[in-house]
Amino acid sequence: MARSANNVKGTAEKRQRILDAAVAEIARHGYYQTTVAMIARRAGVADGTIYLYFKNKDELLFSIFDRAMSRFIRQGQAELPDEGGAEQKLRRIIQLHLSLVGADQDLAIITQVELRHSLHFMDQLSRSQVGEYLGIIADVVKQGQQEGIFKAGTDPLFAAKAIFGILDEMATDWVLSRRNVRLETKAEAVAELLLGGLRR
Amino acid sequence: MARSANNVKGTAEKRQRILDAAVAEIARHGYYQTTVAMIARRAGVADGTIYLYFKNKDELLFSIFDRAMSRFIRQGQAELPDEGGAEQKLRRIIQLHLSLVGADQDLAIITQVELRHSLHFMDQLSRSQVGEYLGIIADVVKQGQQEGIFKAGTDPLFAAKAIFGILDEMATDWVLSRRNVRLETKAEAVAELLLGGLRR
DNA sequence: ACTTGATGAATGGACATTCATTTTTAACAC
DNA sequence: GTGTTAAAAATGAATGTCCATTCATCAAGT
Repeated sequence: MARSANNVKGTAEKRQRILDAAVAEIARHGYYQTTVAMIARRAGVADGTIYLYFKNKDELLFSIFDRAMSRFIRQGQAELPDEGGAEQKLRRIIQLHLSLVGADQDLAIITQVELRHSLHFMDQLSRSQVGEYLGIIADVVKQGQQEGIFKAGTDPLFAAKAIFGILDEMATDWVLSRRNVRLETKAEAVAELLLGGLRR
Repeated sequence: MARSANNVKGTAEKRQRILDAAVAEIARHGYYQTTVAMIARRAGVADGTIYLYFKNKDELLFSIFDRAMSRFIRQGQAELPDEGGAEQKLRRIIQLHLSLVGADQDLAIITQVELRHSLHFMDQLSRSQVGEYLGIIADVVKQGQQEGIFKAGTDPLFAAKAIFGILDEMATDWVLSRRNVRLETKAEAVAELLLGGLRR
């Protein structure tokens, strides 16, 4: 039995290696032009090995998203203060979103472009963790309204989607125009625009 | 020779039929799950006929976008007043964008989801006509700043991207949640939020 | 020796594209 | 208007490629 020592390290680590390889290849060639063999090659494993860790190619893509989203949320929760005013929180969310997405070009290409493949994929995504994320933003908007600093008329979920839309567009724009600027450069401007629109 | 009469009508019309069929099939099954044979079947032509009108499957997808974008811009120009204040124009753009995208579910699925396939694809798109569209919006923002009703500090192109981002997110959200509401329902709320953020 | 993990060549199916053949069209002659 | 003909359009079966997935076999660990 190859268990403790090797499974704890080797097995989990190999899974990560495969995911990393997949991110790199898919970012470069796109999902459908990336073959399982390419991913295996970059990960330094045999083609068949992929299937010991993932049911099929599609599940591999989902797993990429899962891992990314988990990290995103974990980091977000670590750095998002429970305390503080709605305005401050919103600024922090904007900052965090842009810097997390901006931290990894390859991953950003996948989340902003490759993952938006089919309705089927998108559906899956929006149902899963994106919805939760929107909920967090909506809560901040609600808080701002209770504090009396945001207009009461705005539907918080609508506002959350708008905020997400702007952030998403900035991210996509950044990915497409492979400029050298860092994505979080835009945070200040985004915050100003959004806060202006939300404030009473 | 089969020329005038038939080419003018038959040929162009058949091309449209093929495009229509492609929109319907791709909206339902996604680009990669849609076979050329499926499109041909729906269009009522033979598989090979597709290749008399389009170089290959990719070009078919591009042509869908081209046709859609041409219509979008044509209608936009027809309905966008040259006269009027920036605020009024911006409201009109928002209204128009949402109602044009909202007019055709199938087409919306393609523009909001299927077309965002690969980096290569996205690149092509953003370079071509989307850039021009952003320019139009940016000009309106600039006008508003000259009129003195919008904050002078905002970068017009940045604002245009933000506006586009919100509209795009609303459209995608609408596509994914196949609700019965009409997309342009959101126009008023979008305008309020954006104008609030832009005004001085 | 036995279990688990890994390998990679072989398989099978799917599908874009081609092209030899057929059908349609319309210009012309009578 | 009818027959003739050659070009243009359309057809769809056949081709060839590509690639995800499988599985018989091997290696390592205990």
